[in-house]
Amino acid sequence: MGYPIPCQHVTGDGTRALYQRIADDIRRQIDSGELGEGARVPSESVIATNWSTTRITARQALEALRVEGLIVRQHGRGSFVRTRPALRTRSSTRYTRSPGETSPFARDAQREGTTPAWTHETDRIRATEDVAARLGIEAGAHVMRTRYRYTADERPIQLSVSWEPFGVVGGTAIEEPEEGDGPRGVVARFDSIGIRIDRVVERIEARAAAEGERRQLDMPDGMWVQRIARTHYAGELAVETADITVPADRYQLEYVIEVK
Amino acid sequence: MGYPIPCQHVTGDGTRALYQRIADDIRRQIDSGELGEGARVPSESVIATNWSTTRITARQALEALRVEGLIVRQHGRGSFVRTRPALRTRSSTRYTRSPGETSPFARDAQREGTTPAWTHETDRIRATEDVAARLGIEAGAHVMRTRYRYTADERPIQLSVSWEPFGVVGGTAIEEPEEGDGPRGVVARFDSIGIRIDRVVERIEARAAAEGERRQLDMPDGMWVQRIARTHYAGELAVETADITVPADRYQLEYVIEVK
DNA sequence: TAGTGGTCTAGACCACAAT
DNA sequence: TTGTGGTCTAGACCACTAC
Repeated sequence: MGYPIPCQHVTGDGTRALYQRIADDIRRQIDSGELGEGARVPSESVIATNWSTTRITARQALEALRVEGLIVRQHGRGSFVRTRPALRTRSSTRYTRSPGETSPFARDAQREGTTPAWTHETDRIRATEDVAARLGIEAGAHVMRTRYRYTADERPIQLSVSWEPFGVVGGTAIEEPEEGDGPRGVVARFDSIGIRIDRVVERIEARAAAEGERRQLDMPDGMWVQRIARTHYAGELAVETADITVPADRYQLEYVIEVK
Repeated sequence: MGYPIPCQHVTGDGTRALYQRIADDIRRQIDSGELGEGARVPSESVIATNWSTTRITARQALEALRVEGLIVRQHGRGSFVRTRPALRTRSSTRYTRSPGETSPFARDAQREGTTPAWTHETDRIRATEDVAARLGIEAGAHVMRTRYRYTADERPIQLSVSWEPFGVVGGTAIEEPEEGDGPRGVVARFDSIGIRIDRVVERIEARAAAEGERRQLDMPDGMWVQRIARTHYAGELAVETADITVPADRYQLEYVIEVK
């Protein structure tokens, strides 16, 4: 039980490792605003000279700041204070049947003044055990799967995969989820075939971004994602379930809960 | 725009760095279950020998696995596949006035078969700008601040700080938030002084754990936390706001949303 | 005492970006 | 061409853990 305290020894003053003290110094400059967003951080060689140490130790300090998400390092260019893109807010108030005109994603983008875009592709597959359990159907049953990739100002910002039971949507006007003008929102889509969604359940987990996610979402190494497992219900019937993946440090997730 | 693809060169086969290939190999063994939870991972020296390289390169591979959260490294003992404690579920259904007997935290623990415990301390301070904005009061106004630290089976699992306007709770039976038997839940507490909370708003962000949080929550380096900024409202009146901090990879946050 | 990880030195070659 | 970060070698001493 309990993770070890890092070794606190060494060389000079006996308390904190040299690379830690270097990192502390730069971290302080970032926190204080002395080094603002996008500012160049001293290079490994400069640090090594200034602190009378080697490049390896200087590098260790910069690596520590990188995994903390404070700086980004660019091969051949240098290290820079990370610019934190404005937080996107994703609110549970998106789940409403009233507006209906545009998609929740487009509304978020509009509110922030960014230009939304997305691509998607749909196919019919057999449900895995996990998906089947979430939809309350048998594993192996047919489901329509749609994969989306969303961008805001051409910057990738969200991935999602959605599954809908073929037994529910097959043969209806929404069998192919979104043609032309993009996702209107699941509630409105199902309304159009007479299925009234009245409940959405979202389960949020965070974990380190896998390599493919980092690539698709243009995230630096060491960053985390939020993964939202969402299910839409019409009464007790699950009509859609989705995995939504967003960069954890670019999103604020808001939930409004009524207390009864 | 866009983060750089890591350098893909070097030495032997020309595609992936040696330390990456070493990490890939061990990662595969972990994913496949060949190396189960808690299993010992080869030491730096063993890896160096097996892969005909130096300890530094072996170390780099293990460090990569560490920041991914796949292994923990213990000074003097070795490296081990990380045991992922069971996910705690924190559900929005906790916000109800019906049960009232025990605290939401205790109910979570009971459901999981763990033993809950907590410490807290209350003081009266002046509201910072952030807290004042959240409570809709003036900066500098008095608020009761309560800090909690929760454990499950003696393992720290949640930190929180709660602020309540002195103008609302001052002089009432709940001025000192929780005596004796711990937090009953905010809804029940305010019910007892005739204030009917009807809405809770939670905003979730994730970020790398700060050093103090790592220490208090017993988290390894490189892990992230979820930070929930929560506000309780009675009508338009904000009566409580709190910052709740949990280890991101040990919690699943569930929200049930009604669609109207 | 032996084995582990934590830190550090003093070099090397390479890939990439900017000039 | 220059300066940057990415990778690697071949050592060293130290602190911590387990025996």
